Amino acid sequence: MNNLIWFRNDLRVTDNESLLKAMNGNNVIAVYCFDPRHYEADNFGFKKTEKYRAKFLMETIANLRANLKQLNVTLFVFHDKPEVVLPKLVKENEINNIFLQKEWTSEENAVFDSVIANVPALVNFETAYQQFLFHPDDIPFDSFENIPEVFTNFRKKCEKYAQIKSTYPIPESKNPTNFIANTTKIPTLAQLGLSDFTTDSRTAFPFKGGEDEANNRIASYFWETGKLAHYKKTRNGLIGKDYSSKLSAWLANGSISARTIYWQVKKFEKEVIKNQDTYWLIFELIWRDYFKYVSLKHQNKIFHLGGILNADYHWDNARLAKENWIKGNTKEPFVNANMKELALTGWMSNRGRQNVASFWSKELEQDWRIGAAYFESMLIDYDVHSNWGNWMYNSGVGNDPRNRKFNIPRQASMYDANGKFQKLWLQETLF
DNA sequence: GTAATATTGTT
DNA sequence: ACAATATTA
Repeated sequence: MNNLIWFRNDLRVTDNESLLKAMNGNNVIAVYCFDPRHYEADNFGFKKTEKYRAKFLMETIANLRANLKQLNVTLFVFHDKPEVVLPKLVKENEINNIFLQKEWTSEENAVFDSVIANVPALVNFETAYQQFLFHPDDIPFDSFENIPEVFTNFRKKCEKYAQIKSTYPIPESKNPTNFIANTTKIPTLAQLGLSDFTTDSRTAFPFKGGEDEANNRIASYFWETGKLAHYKKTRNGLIGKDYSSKLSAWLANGSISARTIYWQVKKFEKEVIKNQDTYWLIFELIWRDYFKYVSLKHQNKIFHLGGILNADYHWDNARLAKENWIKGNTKEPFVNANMKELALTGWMSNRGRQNVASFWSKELEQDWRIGAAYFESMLIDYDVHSNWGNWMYNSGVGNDPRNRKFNIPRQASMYDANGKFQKLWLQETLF
């Protein structure tokens, strides 16, 4: 049996069920496609992927390729559609089985369906949920239909009844003869239609993509500096790389698994200290799972104007409001500083995200999907479920039972009392 | 009807 | 600690 592993958002060799299973084949190859559709404009005119995440992804694939080579597995890399690439690979390498992570959002489903339609019917596909902390088989709900609409109800039931699986090991290496020399290349930013850039020295996310870098971040944030032990107290910070874990970016493309992080926290709690702060990182991983289950339950509604509530609010779509919000030219300096940070780095703190989202949808009353689409374009750590779920939540069409509106000046005085953050991004450029 | 008081959910 | 709802008086 010859196996192929098709990488999408599971770009790692550790705790990767699909890879581990594929490695049982006689011959094993791997493929990643930079899908041109991911770099085109969306319905709102934003490029679906901007330069910051694209670069992070390129670094991720380079690292994945190196780590797979250690296992004597070739990673073919293409700048083309999977439904074009995979049928050729299947034919040339006489592939019997294709292993991949299970996705469920409409665009991912459409691509998967095209691939199925374009390979011989005898080819077998095996998918696996590998992006969860609480595996769908282990949650205490009979069906996705019964996922609670209130986060706390979801969290408490999962914490009480759901076991968290152990991680899958790195597979054993194949024989060196399994490795096939190939000349496929990771595309450049220019080839993806994006401009090159130098990293802004003020960035809160000065990290590179890839599984090794994710592990380095854990080594640093958990073990070397012990900052995990202060996470709950510092996580609403705004400046610098260490106010929060920053693991979201590697989690989003699957360079590291939620379970790997969970078991590292457990180890830290055993060997160093267990406190509210260490728990809070797990708490945040549960939020991440929650939005995946919300999207499994509600499917395409997470992209609709009325959200999962079918709410009927008045929404504007003002070109000038959009331009001013994006450029950081609104009446709220705290919003402006955060929006400039996003435009210049591809990163914004969690505190900032909640504020600029609330301002956009609740204060300006603009179509919340425009805000969500802009975040999708810009964020290094974009994850479809967290992004659209959080935007629904902050826009009053999602899972917030209170439909809160942020008092922005108050938030600014609480979280940026001395104005350091606002100054960092708003002061006139010195020359 | 209003106003005080309790409950809810929280990144 | 808070703000939006729900309940009680």
